[in-house]
Amino acid sequence: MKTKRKIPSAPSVRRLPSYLTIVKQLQHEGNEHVSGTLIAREMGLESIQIRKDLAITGITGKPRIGYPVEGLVDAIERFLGWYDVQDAVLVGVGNLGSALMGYREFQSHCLNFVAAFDTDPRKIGARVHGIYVLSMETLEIEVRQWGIKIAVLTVPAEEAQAVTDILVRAGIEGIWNFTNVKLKVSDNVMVQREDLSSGYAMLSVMMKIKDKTVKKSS
Amino acid sequence: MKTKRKIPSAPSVRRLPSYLTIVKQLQHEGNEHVSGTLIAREMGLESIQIRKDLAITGITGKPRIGYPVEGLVDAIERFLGWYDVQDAVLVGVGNLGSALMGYREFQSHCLNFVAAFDTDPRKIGARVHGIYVLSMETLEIEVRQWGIKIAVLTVPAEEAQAVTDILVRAGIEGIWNFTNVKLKVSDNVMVQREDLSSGYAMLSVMMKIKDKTVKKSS
DNA sequence: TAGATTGTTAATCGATTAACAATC
DNA sequence: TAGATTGTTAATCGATTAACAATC
Repeated sequence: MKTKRKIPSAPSVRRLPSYLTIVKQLQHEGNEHVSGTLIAREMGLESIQIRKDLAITGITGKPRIGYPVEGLVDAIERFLGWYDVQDAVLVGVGNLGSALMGYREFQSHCLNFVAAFDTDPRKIGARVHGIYVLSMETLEIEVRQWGIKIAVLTVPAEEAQAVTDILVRAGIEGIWNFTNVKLKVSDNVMVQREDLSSGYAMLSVMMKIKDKTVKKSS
Repeated sequence: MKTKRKIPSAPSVRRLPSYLTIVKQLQHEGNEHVSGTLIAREMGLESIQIRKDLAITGITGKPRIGYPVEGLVDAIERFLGWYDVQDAVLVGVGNLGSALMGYREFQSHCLNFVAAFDTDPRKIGARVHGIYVLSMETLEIEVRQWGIKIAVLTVPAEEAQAVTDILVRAGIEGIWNFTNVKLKVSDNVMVQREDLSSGYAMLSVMMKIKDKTVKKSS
Protein backbone atom coordinates (compact mmCIF):
# COMPACT_ATOMS: atom_id res chain seq x y z
CA MET A 1 0.00 0.00 0.00
CA LYS A 2 2.37 2.68 -1.14
CA THR A 3 -0.25 5.41 -1.23
CA LYS A 4 1.16 8.88 -0.92
CA ARG A 5 -1.68 10.39 1.02
CA LYS A 6 -1.01 14.00 0.14
CA ILE A 7 -3.79 16.32 -0.85
CA PRO A 8 -2.88 17.99 -4.13
CA SER A 9 -3.05 21.77 -4.14
CA ALA A 10 -6.24 23.22 -5.58
CA PRO A 11 -4.52 25.78 -7.85
CA SER A 12 -2.43 23.00 -9.38
CA VAL A 13 -5.46 20.79 -10.01
CA ARG A 14 -7.31 23.69 -11.64
CA ARG A 15 -4.48 24.27 -14.10
CA LEU A 16 -4.24 20.66 -15.22
CA PRO A 17 -7.14 20.81 -17.72
CA SER A 18 -5.42 23.66 -19.56
CA TYR A 19 -2.19 21.70 -19.74
CA LEU A 20 -4.15 18.72 -21.02
CA THR A 21 -5.64 20.78 -23.84
CA ILE A 22 -2.23 22.07 -24.88
CA VAL A 23 -0.56 18.68 -24.74
CA LYS A 24 -3.37 16.98 -26.65
CA GLN A 25 -3.00 19.61 -29.35
CA LEU A 26 0.74 18.90 -29.56
CA GLN A 27 -0.02 15.19 -29.70
CA HIS A 28 -2.42 15.85 -32.54
CA GLU A 29 0.34 17.70 -34.37
CA GLY A 30 2.54 14.63 -34.07
CA ASN A 31 4.97 15.76 -31.38
CA GLU A 32 6.65 13.10 -29.27
CA HIS A 33 7.86 15.27 -26.41
CA VAL A 34 6.98 18.55 -24.75
CA SER A 35 8.99 20.65 -22.33
CA GLY A 36 7.69 22.51 -19.31
CA THR A 37 9.17 25.61 -20.90
CA LEU A 38 6.90 25.27 -23.93
CA ILE A 39 3.74 24.76 -21.89
CA ALA A 40 4.75 27.72 -19.74
CA ARG A 41 5.03 29.97 -22.77
CA GLU A 42 1.68 28.76 -24.05
CA MET A 43 0.03 29.49 -20.70
CA GLY A 44 1.85 32.68 -19.79
CA LEU A 45 3.30 31.08 -16.65
CA GLU A 46 6.77 30.17 -15.32
CA SER A 47 8.20 26.80 -16.29
CA ILE A 48 8.96 25.87 -12.69
CA GLN A 49 5.24 26.06 -11.96
CA ILE A 50 4.47 23.65 -14.80
CA ARG A 51 7.05 21.18 -13.54
CA LYS A 52 5.68 21.37 -10.00
CA ASP A 53 2.12 20.94 -11.20
CA LEU A 54 2.90 18.02 -13.49
CA ALA A 55 4.81 16.29 -10.72
CA ILE A 56 1.57 15.65 -8.83
CA THR A 57 0.35 13.42 -11.66
CA GLY A 58 3.41 11.19 -11.24
CA ILE A 59 4.83 11.84 -14.71
CA THR A 60 8.58 12.14 -15.04
CA GLY A 61 10.44 13.82 -17.86
CA LYS A 62 13.94 13.63 -19.18
CA PRO A 63 16.41 16.53 -18.92
CA ARG A 64 16.89 18.25 -22.24
CA ILE A 65 14.08 16.19 -23.83
CA GLY A 66 11.01 17.09 -21.79
CA TYR A 67 7.98 14.94 -21.07
CA PRO A 68 6.63 12.20 -23.35
CA VAL A 69 3.46 13.61 -24.88
CA GLU A 70 1.50 10.38 -24.74
CA GLY A 71 2.58 9.53 -21.21
CA LEU A 72 1.68 13.04 -20.09
CA VAL A 73 -1.83 12.92 -21.52
CA ASP A 74 -2.27 9.56 -19.80
CA ALA A 75 -0.90 10.77 -16.50
CA ILE A 76 -3.14 13.85 -16.36
CA GLU A 77 -6.26 11.94 -17.38
CA ARG A 78 -5.50 9.21 -14.91
CA PHE A 79 -4.87 11.69 -12.13
CA LEU A 80 -8.15 13.48 -12.80
CA GLY A 81 -10.05 10.24 -13.35
CA TRP A 82 -10.86 11.38 -16.86
CA TYR A 83 -10.20 8.05 -18.54
CA ASP A 84 -13.50 6.23 -18.32
CA VAL A 85 -16.97 7.62 -18.79
CA GLN A 86 -18.70 9.19 -15.80
CA ASP A 87 -22.46 9.28 -16.14
CA ALA A 88 -24.14 12.40 -14.80
CA VAL A 89 -27.50 14.10 -14.63
CA LEU A 90 -28.19 17.77 -15.10
CA VAL A 91 -30.93 19.38 -13.06
CA GLY A 92 -32.47 22.64 -14.24
CA VAL A 93 -32.73 23.03 -18.01
CA GLY A 94 -32.44 26.82 -18.23
CA ASN A 95 -30.03 28.84 -20.34
CA LEU A 96 -26.96 27.80 -18.45
CA GLY A 97 -28.04 24.18 -18.06
CA SER A 98 -28.68 23.85 -21.78
CA ALA A 99 -25.34 25.41 -22.59
CA LEU A 100 -23.48 23.01 -20.30
CA MET A 101 -25.23 20.04 -21.89
CA GLY A 102 -23.96 21.19 -25.26
CA TYR A 103 -20.44 21.99 -24.13
CA ARG A 104 -18.24 19.75 -26.26
CA GLU A 105 -15.19 19.81 -24.05
CA PHE A 106 -16.92 17.88 -21.27
CA GLN A 107 -17.27 14.87 -23.54
CA SER A 108 -13.53 14.72 -23.99
CA HIS A 109 -13.29 14.79 -20.20
CA CYS A 110 -15.49 11.69 -20.09
CA LEU A 111 -18.40 13.54 -18.52
CA ASN A 112 -21.55 12.05 -20.02
CA PHE A 113 -25.02 13.44 -19.41
CA VAL A 114 -27.51 10.57 -19.42
CA ALA A 115 -30.55 12.73 -18.69
CA ALA A 116 -31.69 16.17 -17.64
CA PHE A 117 -34.50 17.11 -15.26
CA ASP A 118 -36.87 20.05 -15.05
CA THR A 119 -40.25 20.98 -13.59
CA ASP A 120 -41.51 22.83 -16.67
CA PRO A 121 -44.05 20.64 -18.53
CA ARG A 122 -43.09 22.31 -21.81
CA LYS A 123 -39.54 21.09 -21.44
CA ILE A 124 -40.30 17.60 -20.19
CA GLY A 125 -40.09 15.06 -23.00
CA ALA A 126 -38.06 17.36 -25.20
CA ARG A 127 -34.46 16.73 -26.11
CA VAL A 128 -31.69 19.25 -25.59
CA HIS A 129 -28.48 18.55 -27.45
CA GLY A 130 -29.76 15.01 -27.82
CA ILE A 131 -30.37 14.54 -24.11
CA TYR A 132 -33.88 13.79 -22.87
CA VAL A 133 -35.47 16.11 -20.34
CA LEU A 134 -37.39 14.16 -17.70
CA SER A 135 -39.79 15.25 -14.99
CA MET A 136 -38.24 16.37 -11.74
CA GLU A 137 -40.68 14.01 -10.03
CA THR A 138 -38.70 11.07 -11.34
CA LEU A 139 -35.31 12.47 -10.31
CA GLU A 140 -34.83 10.42 -7.16
CA ILE A 141 -35.87 7.12 -8.68
CA GLU A 142 -33.85 7.58 -11.86
CA VAL A 143 -30.67 8.60 -10.10
CA ARG A 144 -30.95 5.69 -7.71
CA GLN A 145 -31.93 3.18 -10.37
CA TRP A 146 -29.03 4.00 -12.67
CA GLY A 147 -26.56 4.54 -9.87
CA ILE A 148 -25.64 8.04 -11.05
CA LYS A 149 -22.86 9.57 -8.97
CA ILE A 150 -22.56 13.07 -10.42
CA ALA A 151 -25.12 15.86 -10.71
CA VAL A 152 -24.80 19.28 -12.30
CA LEU A 153 -27.05 21.77 -10.55
CA THR A 154 -28.39 24.67 -12.59
CA VAL A 155 -31.76 25.31 -10.92
CA PRO A 156 -32.96 28.65 -9.51
CA ALA A 157 -31.48 29.49 -6.12
CA GLU A 158 -34.78 28.90 -4.31
CA GLU A 159 -34.91 25.27 -5.40
CA ALA A 160 -31.25 24.46 -4.92
CA GLN A 161 -31.38 22.99 -1.42
CA ALA A 162 -34.57 20.99 -1.98
CA VAL A 163 -33.19 19.41 -5.15
CA THR A 164 -29.92 18.72 -3.37
CA ASP A 165 -31.73 16.85 -0.61
CA ILE A 166 -33.34 14.63 -3.22
CA LEU A 167 -30.03 14.00 -4.97
CA VAL A 168 -28.30 13.08 -1.72
CA ARG A 169 -31.11 10.75 -0.75
CA ALA A 170 -30.79 9.09 -4.15
CA GLY A 171 -27.13 8.38 -3.52
CA ILE A 172 -25.34 11.08 -5.48
CA GLU A 173 -21.66 11.52 -4.57
CA GLY A 174 -20.65 14.74 -6.27
CA ILE A 175 -22.54 17.94 -7.07
CA TRP A 176 -21.28 20.61 -9.43
CA ASN A 177 -23.18 23.56 -8.08
CA PHE A 178 -23.78 26.54 -10.38
CA THR A 179 -26.27 28.23 -8.02
CA ASN A 180 -25.11 30.86 -5.57
CA VAL A 181 -26.31 28.84 -2.62
CA LYS A 182 -24.09 27.14 -0.06
CA LEU A 183 -25.55 23.64 -0.11
CA LYS A 184 -25.93 21.64 3.06
CA VAL A 185 -24.96 18.03 2.44
CA SER A 186 -23.66 15.10 4.45
CA ASP A 187 -19.88 15.16 4.36
CA ASN A 188 -19.53 12.13 2.13
CA VAL A 189 -20.99 14.21 -0.71
CA MET A 190 -18.54 16.49 -2.51
CA VAL A 191 -19.74 19.87 -3.72
CA GLN A 192 -17.89 22.06 -6.19
CA ARG A 193 -19.38 25.51 -6.31
CA GLU A 194 -18.98 27.78 -9.31
CA ASP A 195 -19.55 31.49 -9.18
CA LEU A 196 -19.78 33.06 -12.63
CA SER A 197 -19.83 36.54 -11.13
CA SER A 198 -16.44 36.17 -9.45
CA GLY A 199 -14.66 36.35 -12.79
CA TYR A 200 -16.49 39.54 -13.67
CA ALA A 201 -15.52 40.97 -10.30
CA MET A 202 -11.89 40.29 -11.15
CA LEU A 203 -12.20 41.95 -14.55
CA SER A 204 -13.95 44.96 -13.04
CA VAL A 205 -11.28 45.48 -10.41
CA MET A 206 -8.42 45.01 -12.88
CA MET A 207 -9.94 47.61 -15.18
CA LYS A 208 -10.50 50.03 -12.33
CA ILE A 209 -6.91 49.74 -11.14
CA LYS A 210 -5.56 50.25 -14.65
CA ASP A 211 -7.82 53.28 -15.04
CA LYS A 212 -6.45 54.84 -11.88
CA THR A 213 -2.87 54.13 -12.86
CA VAL A 214 -3.37 55.75 -16.25
CA LYS A 215 -5.08 58.81 -14.81
CA LYS A 216 -2.36 59.16 -12.22
CA SER A 217 0.47 58.98 -14.74
CA SER A 218 -1.11 61.38 -17.21
CA MET B 1 -3.69 62.33 -2.89
CA LYS B 2 -4.40 59.85 -0.14
CA THR B 3 -4.62 56.91 -2.48
CA LYS B 4 -3.75 53.60 -0.82
CA ARG B 5 -2.08 52.00 -3.80
CA LYS B 6 -2.48 48.43 -2.66
CA ILE B 7 -3.55 45.70 -5.01
CA PRO B 8 -6.44 43.81 -3.42
CA SER B 9 -5.98 40.07 -3.17
CA ALA B 10 -7.65 38.07 -5.93
CA PRO B 11 -9.31 35.52 -3.61
CA SER B 12 -10.91 38.36 -1.64
CA VAL B 13 -12.21 40.07 -4.77
CA ARG B 14 -13.68 36.80 -6.01
CA ARG B 15 -15.62 36.31 -2.81
CA LEU B 16 -17.17 39.77 -2.79
CA PRO B 17 -20.00 38.97 -5.24
CA SER B 18 -21.21 36.17 -2.96
CA TYR B 19 -21.19 38.51 0.02
CA LEU B 20 -23.11 41.03 -2.05
CA THR B 21 -25.81 38.50 -2.87
CA ILE B 22 -26.21 37.55 0.79
CA VAL B 23 -26.28 41.12 2.03
CA LYS B 24 -28.75 42.22 -0.64
CA GLN B 25 -31.02 39.38 0.43
CA LEU B 26 -30.82 40.54 4.04
CA GLN B 27 -31.52 44.09 2.90
CA HIS B 28 -34.56 42.81 1.05
CA GLU B 29 -35.75 41.14 4.25
CA GLY B 30 -35.55 44.49 6.02
CA ASN B 31 -32.43 43.99 8.13
CA GLU B 32 -30.46 47.07 9.15
CA HIS B 33 -27.22 45.40 10.15
CA VAL B 34 -25.28 42.23 9.43
CA SER B 35 -22.35 40.70 11.27
CA GLY B 36 -19.33 39.02 9.74
CA THR B 37 -20.28 36.01 11.80
CA LEU B 38 -23.60 35.70 10.01
CA ILE B 39 -22.10 36.02 6.53
CA ALA B 40 -19.47 33.47 7.53
CA ARG B 41 -22.12 30.95 8.53
CA GLU B 42 -23.99 31.57 5.28
CA MET B 43 -20.83 31.00 3.23
CA GLY B 44 -19.27 28.21 5.25
CA LEU B 45 -16.20 30.33 6.02
CA GLU B 46 -14.54 31.80 9.11
CA SER B 47 -15.74 35.22 10.28
CA ILE B 48 -12.22 36.63 10.38
CA GLN B 49 -11.98 36.04 6.65
CA ILE B 50 -15.19 37.98 6.03
CA ARG B 51 -13.90 40.91 8.10
CA LYS B 52 -10.60 40.93 6.24
CA ASP B 53 -12.33 40.75 2.86
CA LEU B 54 -14.85 43.47 3.66
CA ALA B 55 -12.09 45.73 4.93
CA ILE B 56 -10.75 46.16 1.38
CA THR B 57 -14.00 47.88 0.37
CA GLY B 58 -13.45 50.52 3.05
CA ILE B 59 -16.59 49.67 5.03
CA THR B 60 -16.36 49.84 8.80
CA GLY B 61 -18.64 48.10 11.24
CA LYS B 62 -19.49 48.61 14.87
CA PRO B 63 -18.52 46.10 17.57
CA ARG B 64 -21.49 44.10 18.74
CA ILE B 65 -23.70 45.58 15.97
CA GLY B 66 -22.01 44.53 12.77
CA TYR B 67 -21.99 46.32 9.42
CA PRO B 68 -24.78 48.59 8.16
CA VAL B 69 -26.53 46.61 5.41
CA GLU B 70 -27.07 49.56 3.13
CA GLY B 71 -23.57 50.92 3.56
CA LEU B 72 -22.14 47.49 2.89
CA VAL B 73 -24.03 46.99 -0.36
CA ASP B 74 -22.84 50.42 -1.43
CA ALA B 75 -19.25 49.78 -0.43
CA ILE B 76 -19.02 46.47 -2.31
CA GLU B 77 -20.70 47.83 -5.44
CA ARG B 78 -18.51 50.91 -5.38
CA PHE B 79 -15.37 48.86 -4.89
CA LEU B 80 -16.25 46.60 -7.82
CA GLY B 81 -17.47 49.49 -9.96
CA TRP B 82 -20.89 47.86 -10.11
CA TYR B 83 -22.88 51.04 -9.59
CA ASP B 84 -23.37 52.41 -13.05
CA VAL B 85 -24.12 50.57 -16.24
CA GLN B 86 -21.21 49.14 -18.23
CA ASP B 87 -22.05 48.52 -21.86
CA ALA B 88 -20.57 45.38 -23.35
CA VAL B 89 -20.63 43.28 -26.47
CA LEU B 90 -20.70 39.52 -26.66
CA VAL B 91 -18.86 37.81 -29.49
CA GLY B 92 -19.83 34.27 -30.45
CA VAL B 93 -23.50 33.40 -30.08
CA GLY B 94 -23.17 29.69 -29.34
CA ASN B 95 -24.65 27.77 -26.42
CA LEU B 96 -22.51 29.42 -23.80
CA GLY B 97 -22.76 32.89 -25.33
CA SER B 98 -26.56 32.72 -25.45
CA ALA B 99 -26.66 31.52 -21.85
CA LEU B 100 -24.49 34.39 -20.65
CA MET B 101 -26.68 36.91 -22.48
CA GLY B 102 -29.66 35.58 -20.58
CA TYR B 103 -27.95 35.36 -17.21
CA ARG B 104 -30.03 37.62 -14.97
CA GLU B 105 -27.45 38.20 -12.31
CA PHE B 106 -25.21 40.19 -14.65
CA GLN B 107 -27.88 42.83 -15.00
CA SER B 108 -27.84 43.43 -11.27
CA HIS B 109 -24.07 43.83 -11.60
CA CYS B 110 -24.65 46.59 -14.12
CA LEU B 111 -23.28 44.58 -17.01
CA ASN B 112 -25.37 45.47 -20.06
CA PHE B 113 -25.07 43.71 -23.40
CA VAL B 114 -25.79 46.21 -26.15
CA ALA B 115 -25.22 43.77 -29.00
CA ALA B 116 -23.89 40.35 -29.91
CA PHE B 117 -21.82 39.33 -32.91
CA ASP B 118 -21.55 36.15 -34.95
CA THR B 119 -20.48 34.96 -38.37
CA ASP B 120 -23.42 32.61 -38.92
CA PRO B 121 -25.89 34.23 -41.40
CA ARG B 122 -28.76 32.35 -39.77
CA LYS B 123 -28.06 34.05 -36.47
CA ILE B 124 -27.39 37.53 -37.81
CA GLY B 125 -30.44 39.75 -37.47
CA ALA B 126 -32.02 37.49 -34.88
CA ARG B 127 -32.51 38.47 -31.27
CA VAL B 128 -31.29 36.42 -28.34
CA HIS B 129 -32.78 37.33 -24.99
CA GLY B 130 -33.76 40.60 -26.58
CA ILE B 131 -30.26 41.41 -27.80
CA TYR B 132 -29.62 41.84 -31.53
CA VAL B 133 -27.07 39.63 -33.21
CA LEU B 134 -25.00 41.59 -35.72
CA SER B 135 -22.53 40.50 -38.36
CA MET B 136 -18.98 39.96 -37.19
CA GLU B 137 -17.94 42.16 -40.13
CA THR B 138 -19.34 45.17 -38.31
CA LEU B 139 -17.68 44.34 -34.99
CA GLU B 140 -14.79 46.78 -35.21
CA ILE B 141 -16.83 49.72 -36.38
CA GLU B 142 -19.63 49.18 -33.86
CA VAL B 143 -17.33 48.79 -30.88
CA ARG B 144 -15.40 51.89 -31.85
CA GLN B 145 -18.48 53.94 -32.70
CA TRP B 146 -20.24 53.24 -29.41
CA GLY B 147 -17.09 53.34 -27.34
CA ILE B 148 -17.65 49.89 -25.87
CA LYS B 149 -15.03 48.98 -23.29
CA ILE B 150 -15.94 45.41 -22.37
CA ALA B 151 -16.22 42.30 -24.53
CA VAL B 152 -17.29 38.80 -23.60
CA LEU B 153 -15.57 36.25 -25.80
CA THR B 154 -17.36 32.97 -26.48
CA VAL B 155 -16.11 32.09 -29.95
CA PRO B 156 -14.45 28.80 -30.96
CA ALA B 157 -10.80 28.56 -29.92
CA GLU B 158 -9.56 28.91 -33.51
CA GLU B 159 -11.12 32.34 -33.89
CA ALA B 160 -10.26 33.68 -30.45
CA GLN B 161 -7.02 35.51 -31.27
CA ALA B 162 -8.28 36.99 -34.55
CA VAL B 163 -11.40 38.37 -32.88
CA THR B 164 -9.31 39.68 -30.02
CA ASP B 165 -7.08 41.59 -32.43
CA ILE B 166 -10.16 43.27 -33.88
CA LEU B 167 -11.49 44.13 -30.43
CA VAL B 168 -8.20 45.63 -29.32
CA ARG B 169 -7.93 47.67 -32.50
CA ALA B 170 -11.43 48.95 -31.87
CA GLY B 171 -10.42 50.21 -28.44
CA ILE B 172 -11.74 47.55 -26.08
CA GLU B 173 -10.30 47.71 -22.55
CA GLY B 174 -11.41 44.47 -20.94
CA ILE B 175 -12.03 40.99 -22.33
CA TRP B 176 -13.83 38.27 -20.43
CA ASN B 177 -12.37 35.26 -22.16
CA PHE B 178 -14.32 31.98 -22.07
CA THR B 179 -12.13 30.27 -24.67
CA ASN B 180 -9.22 28.10 -23.60
CA VAL B 181 -6.76 30.28 -25.44
CA LYS B 182 -4.16 32.52 -23.83
CA LEU B 183 -4.86 35.77 -25.67
CA LYS B 184 -2.06 38.04 -26.76
CA VAL B 185 -3.01 41.67 -26.11
CA SER B 186 -1.24 44.95 -25.47
CA ASP B 187 -0.81 45.35 -21.75
CA ASN B 188 -3.34 48.14 -21.40
CA VAL B 189 -6.06 45.59 -22.17
CA MET B 190 -7.20 43.46 -19.24
CA VAL B 191 -8.10 39.83 -19.86
CA GLN B 192 -9.99 37.64 -17.43
CA ARG B 193 -9.85 34.03 -18.48
CA GLU B 194 -12.45 31.51 -17.37
CA ASP B 195 -11.92 27.80 -17.53
CA LEU B 196 -15.11 25.84 -17.04
CA SER B 197 -13.20 22.57 -16.94
CA SER B 198 -11.15 23.56 -13.90
CA GLY B 199 -14.15 23.24 -11.62
CA TYR B 200 -14.86 19.78 -12.92
CA ALA B 201 -11.22 18.86 -12.34
CA MET B 202 -11.65 19.91 -8.70
CA LEU B 203 -14.81 17.84 -8.30
CA SER B 204 -13.18 14.81 -9.93
CA VAL B 205 -10.17 14.94 -7.64
CA MET B 206 -12.26 15.52 -4.51
CA MET B 207 -14.39 12.50 -5.35
CA LYS B 208 -11.36 10.34 -6.07
CA ILE B 209 -9.74 11.24 -2.76
CA LYS B 210 -12.94 10.51 -0.86
CA ASP B 211 -13.24 7.19 -2.66
CA LYS B 212 -9.76 6.16 -1.62
CA THR B 213 -10.34 7.23 1.95
CA VAL B 214 -13.52 5.20 2.15
CA LYS B 215 -11.95 2.12 0.59
CA LYS B 216 -9.00 2.40 2.91
CA SER B 217 -11.10 2.65 6.04
CA SER B 218 -13.41 -0.20 5.07
C1' DT C 1 -23.09 46.02 32.98
C1' DA C 2 -21.78 41.80 30.17
C1' DG C 3 -20.64 39.90 26.15
C1' DA C 4 -20.65 39.73 21.07
C1' DT C 5 -18.23 41.72 17.47
C1' DT C 6 -14.92 44.69 15.22
C1' DG C 7 -10.27 45.84 13.50
C1' DT C 8 -5.39 45.33 14.18
C1' DT C 9 -1.21 43.03 14.87
C1' DA C 10 1.22 38.65 14.89
C1' DA C 11 1.64 33.66 13.70
C1' DT C 12 0.86 30.02 10.67
C1' DC C 13 0.14 27.85 6.60
C1' DG C 14 0.51 26.98 1.78
C1' DA C 15 1.74 28.31 -2.88
C1' DT C 16 5.02 30.33 -5.88
C1' DT C 17 9.56 31.32 -7.15
C1' DA C 18 14.62 30.76 -6.95
C1' DA C 19 18.79 28.11 -7.07
C1' DC C 20 21.28 24.40 -8.64
C1' DA C 21 23.10 19.67 -9.14
C1' DA C 22 22.08 15.86 -12.19
C1' DT C 23 21.62 14.37 -16.87
C1' DC C 24 20.12 13.51 -21.47
C1' DT D 1 31.01 17.88 -25.68
C1' DA D 2 27.80 21.87 -24.52
C1' DG D 3 23.75 23.41 -23.00
C1' DA D 4 18.72 22.95 -22.28
C1' DT D 5 15.77 20.88 -19.13
C1' DT D 6 14.42 18.13 -15.21
C1' DG D 7 13.52 17.39 -10.23
C1' DT D 8 14.78 18.59 -5.60
C1' DT D 9 15.73 21.50 -1.84
C1' DA D 10 15.49 26.14 0.03
C1' DA D 11 13.73 30.96 0.06
C1' DT D 12 10.19 34.12 -0.64
C1' DC D 13 5.81 35.70 -0.98
C1' DG D 14 1.02 36.05 0.00
C1' DA D 15 -3.24 34.38 2.07
C1' DT D 16 -5.49 32.50 5.97
C1' DT D 17 -5.98 31.98 10.75
C1' DA D 18 -5.17 33.21 15.62
C1' DA D 19 -5.06 36.33 19.42
C1' DC D 20 -6.75 40.12 21.70
C1' DA D 21 -7.59 44.96 23.02
C1' DA D 22 -11.19 48.26 22.05
C1' DT D 23 -16.04 49.18 22.12
C1' DC D 24 -20.90 49.35 21.21
